[in-house]
Amino acid sequence: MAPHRTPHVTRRRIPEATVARLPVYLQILSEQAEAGVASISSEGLAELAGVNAAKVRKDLSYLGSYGTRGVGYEVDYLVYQIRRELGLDHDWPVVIVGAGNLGQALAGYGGFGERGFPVGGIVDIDVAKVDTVVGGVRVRHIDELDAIVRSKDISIGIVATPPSTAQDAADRLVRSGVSSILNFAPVVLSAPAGVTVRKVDLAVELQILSYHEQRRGDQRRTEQLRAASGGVTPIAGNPSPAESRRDATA
Amino acid sequence: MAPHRTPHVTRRRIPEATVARLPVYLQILSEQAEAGVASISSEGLAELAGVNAAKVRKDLSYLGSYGTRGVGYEVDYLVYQIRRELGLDHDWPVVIVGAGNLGQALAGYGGFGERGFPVGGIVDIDVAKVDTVVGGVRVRHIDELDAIVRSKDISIGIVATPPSTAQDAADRLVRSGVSSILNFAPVVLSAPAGVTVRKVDLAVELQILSYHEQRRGDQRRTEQLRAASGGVTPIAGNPSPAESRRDATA
DNA sequence: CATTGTGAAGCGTTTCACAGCC
DNA sequence: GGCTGTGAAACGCTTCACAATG
Repeated sequence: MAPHRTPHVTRRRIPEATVARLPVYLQILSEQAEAGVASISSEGLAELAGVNAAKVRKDLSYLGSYGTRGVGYEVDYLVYQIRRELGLDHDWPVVIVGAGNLGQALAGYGGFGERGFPVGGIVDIDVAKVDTVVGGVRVRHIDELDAIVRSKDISIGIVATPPSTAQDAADRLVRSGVSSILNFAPVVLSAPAGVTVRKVDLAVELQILSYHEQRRGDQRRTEQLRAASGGVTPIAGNPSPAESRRDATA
Repeated sequence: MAPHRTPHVTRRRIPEATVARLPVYLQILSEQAEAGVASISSEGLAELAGVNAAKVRKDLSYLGSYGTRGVGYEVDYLVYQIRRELGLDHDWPVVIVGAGNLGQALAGYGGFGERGFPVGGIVDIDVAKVDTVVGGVRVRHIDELDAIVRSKDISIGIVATPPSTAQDAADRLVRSGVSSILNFAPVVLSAPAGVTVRKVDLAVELQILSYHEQRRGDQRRTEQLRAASGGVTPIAGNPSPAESRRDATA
């Protein structure tokens, strides 16, 4: 239970794939902790996360040896360690650029603040939107971006503008000193090295689903031609390795 | 320019990683087509997409041999082929479950319809929300889900409920006959085999950025200790292989 | 002769299988 | 005895490098 290694500075590098799963484990472990579960096995966590148990163990092993052989992992302690590793031991205020539909929804969506990412500001270039209030935050003009970022020491920016102005929004964020950007606009952003950019494109997600739907259609048509016998639909083609989970439904 | 292979049924399997990039190429190519560009090289497309040219060529090679050696790819024809491969040669109406903040934003966000995914319906369990209108679509009660899905022949559902009811929403969607689900709730959904589920978790994205921010902080602190000489910040640590792009900013 | 299409090498991730340990 | 931690094998994706070719 004692911390086994140098705290905070000098940290081993964690594979990106693992970094992307840690938040999911964290979510589940927090729920378990709330439900009064004190200890969990890699098998148990794997089941809840919809992944393989070996993967859970390998992922957790990058944090250090925090499990107990023959027993499992102490939930509270794992929560603490994952939070620390992800840098969630303090809040990260974010600034949203773009107060249109999406920007408003993001500001209004309470989930961010709860999860440690309070909306420190929202800006728009359109003066008509300035001074309206969304999600309890007053919209300010984009020219105030610098002031907001500096005064609140913000390092994460969210681009929620139309595609045509997204690059400009990103450039402004970078100039203001932001070093991580979450981009919701359907464009590929350029940013200097040292700035991390992640993209969430809702239409892309739907298009990936479309691909799978379409394949299913092709397949079914082929099966009909083969005139297979009745019964439960077989459905081959693994749904997808990473994001998709298949599992018996409750 | 002539189609070189059996159309529509019997299709080669495309790697998931490629499927995830095709929508990005499609987006770029559509813009190029609109701008009057007739032909593009793998190098050119790679630059615009922020990826390696060899990757572009390999990705496109899964669609067939649609390029011309020494010349490049015909933009219009590529657009056509990618759209076909992704199943975007017809619309896919979607149904949104949950008319809260996020559901409303998604329904109001015109981008879906434009990109071939019109909102065929939005439902909520809360009778207070029923009959309100969001994004031009009237909210209906969740008990009408079956009727909506069947009447509009919907195969893609979007879960935009609070986490506690997300699994129920998914179960209802599956029972109604939906076979692809895009999940915005921060929970791992279970679904029977044959149903594709993709998850978009905004907080997870921010937590991944948090990890990188935090690392940067550690590093900077370490550098300060080493008391390096002044000049342009070096910043090691590759930002991330998949989602993140680094590039000289305009 | 510029550019595609692709074997083959390289690399990161997943999974297996079992030694190590409580 | 049960479960973790981890080498090593397997796998899929990326990148290289170059032969094929319009």
